[in-house]
Order: sequence, then structure tokens, then C-alpha cells
Amino acid sequence: MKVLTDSRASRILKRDFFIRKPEVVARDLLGKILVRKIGSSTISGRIVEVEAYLDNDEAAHGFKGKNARNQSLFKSGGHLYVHTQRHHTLLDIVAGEEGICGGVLIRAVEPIEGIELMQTNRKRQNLHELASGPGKIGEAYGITRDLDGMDITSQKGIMLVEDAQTIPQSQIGISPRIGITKAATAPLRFFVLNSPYVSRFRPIKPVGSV
DNA sequence: CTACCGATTGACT
DNA sequence: GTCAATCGGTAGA
Repeated sequence: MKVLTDSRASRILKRDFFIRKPEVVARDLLGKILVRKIGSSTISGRIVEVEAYLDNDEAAHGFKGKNARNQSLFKSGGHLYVHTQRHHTLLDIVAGEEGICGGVLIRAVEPIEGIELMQTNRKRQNLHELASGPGKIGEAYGITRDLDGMDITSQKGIMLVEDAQTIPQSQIGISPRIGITKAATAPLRFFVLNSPYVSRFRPIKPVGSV
């Protein structure tokens, strides 16, 4: 793996990274580090599973147009879209251009920093149960609706994504998205093959076999 | 106002 | 594999 020696701040992914098609941003986010700062604590983890939600995508929350709840999905790439599902809080990173619905649901991360805090937040000790699902990330990272619409490309951000690895195509799995009823067959879920930190639903299909 | 339902999770058969 | 829990938004009476 390429070793990054430059400063942490300089590794923050910038706007350009996110102003691309959601499916491209989704795939490229695998291997990157999702960082959350809470007071003096830092939580971070390697992104290992994501899903893309597109413009004109029946499964996307913005499909029927912009409203008070989903407006963040229409922002320019590099903002957050936070929403609740049942009693869980889910985190999307907005992708694509301003005015167009597009986002990447972060479904699983491999814990790196702030593990004790995540264990406290999740009331679980096992590393594999801390952030292996979208709702679990919300709980482990202490994500709240207040973060909806936040810009994650500023250096002062309390949420941001750091550059790290780029996962080669041969190590990326692809499958339909999980838990949706509309557009249920589109292959828009991407995950790191053989990672033990992905969510429990795991149809293993290497890219190229579909 | 009530009814319904979802980009989920965790406990249980 | 199956299923209940019981949030917040939205549609309809």
C-alpha cells in the first residue's frame, strides 16, 4: 500500500473528488478514511461498503423532487445528507453537481481511531459490530440530524474524509443495494471483497462476474 | 388527526 | 431464516 506521509489536513478530500457521478464517487470512497471529531476526541474508520443513489433513481429519496427533508441531496458534492430510518440515523455523502439528486450511503467502515468511544456508543465490544451497517455507523460516530447539509471539505470540519488507499477494481465487489423495494436490482452497492467489516448481507460477487 | 411505511438492527426459531 | 421494535415524514380523512 502507498504510504501517505503528508499532513493529515492536506489529505482531506476536496470538492472536485465529490463532483462526479455518485457511482464513481462511491467506488472511489472505498479505502478512504471517514473521520469524525467530537470535542477533543477523534473517531475514524476505513470505508469498506457503500451504495450509490442517483438522479432519476426510484430508490433515491430525492426521486420525487426536493423537499425540506431531502434538500441536502441536491447540494453540490462534498456535503452531508443525514436522515433517519426507523430509530437509526443514516449518513450519505452528497455527490455530483449542485441541483441534481445524488449521494453515497456509507454502509460500513473498519474502525481505526476512537474505538473505545465507538464501543461505548454502540454498547458493543466486538470490532466487527461497531460500524458494519449504516445504522451502526450512525450510532458509533454519534451522527445526528444537526449534521445534515454540512460541508465536509473544509479543514475545520467535524466530519471529513481523508485520502488513503484506492482499492483496485479486482478487490471490489458489486451487488444490488440492500433493503430497498424500488429499483431493487440495480448493481449500485460496492464493497471491499473479503473485508470482515462489511454489513451482514453479503452476496459475494467480484466485479466482472455480473 | 390517524394510518402507513421505509436506504435497519438485533434477538430469536 | 424470520420478525418485532415503535422514529419521523407523508398522505389522506
